Amino acid sequence: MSQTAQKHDVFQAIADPTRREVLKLLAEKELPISEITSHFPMSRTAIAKHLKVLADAELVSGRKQGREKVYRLHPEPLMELRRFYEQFWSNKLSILKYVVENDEGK
Amino acid sequence: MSQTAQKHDVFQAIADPTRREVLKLLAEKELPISEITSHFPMSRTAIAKHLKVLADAELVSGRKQGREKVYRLHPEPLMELRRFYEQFWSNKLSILKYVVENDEGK
DNA sequence: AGTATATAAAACCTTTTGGTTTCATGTCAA
DNA sequence: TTGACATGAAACCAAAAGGTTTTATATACT
Repeated sequence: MSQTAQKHDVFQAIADPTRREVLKLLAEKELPISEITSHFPMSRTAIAKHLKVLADAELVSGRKQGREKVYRLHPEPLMELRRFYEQFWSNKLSILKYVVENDEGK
Repeated sequence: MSQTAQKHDVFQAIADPTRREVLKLLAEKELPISEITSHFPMSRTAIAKHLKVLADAELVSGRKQGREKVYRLHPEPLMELRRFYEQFWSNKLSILKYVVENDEGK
């Protein structure tokens, strides 16, 4: 059996809007579960499950620190998103154009 | 109610591996449902449902042509994927670098 | 007209998803 | 050591997802 037997992949992990929001939160800085929960209208248990899915996809990892569990982001697997859409928007020039557009006025 | 009341968004649409494969198929050329189905180990009905989800996300559209319904790809909504991961891998230079790397030797 | 083809629509089924509540456990602080 | 706090784990639940089969309808062919 594969060593990287993931129950959830990146595509599935980001399918849920709550999980996408969690990722954005963790992009700022690492956070304990309860603090993450405070940003959402649902229970801590629900958020913990979402974090499990994200961890399955290796998008986050948690370390226990005292009585709380602190989660941090690992954006690397998101690369797969780029590889995916570049199969469709492979036009390299359009990417350059986008970069330039979004850098002017910055 | 919103004019763009989508039941499914892009993130949800690409969460399923079958649907991702369907998109790849349609990237080559437009195809009727039965032909798409021939690439998968499931019923035509199942594929038709997947196509419905993709159409909800405005990633494909189908036009009836004679007795068959021909589907074509619309990659535009995939842009949202890029906007998403760039929140995390926002490093514009890495994109430029990638473009350059993939243009040399072409 | 009659048959074969391509799809549509509906009913049904099982598993997964996304949430809840409840109870147990470990840790910090007084 | 006694609470209060943070999490973990389990049982439970409704709705959505991803399939199937069956029945109907439209189009094409001969």
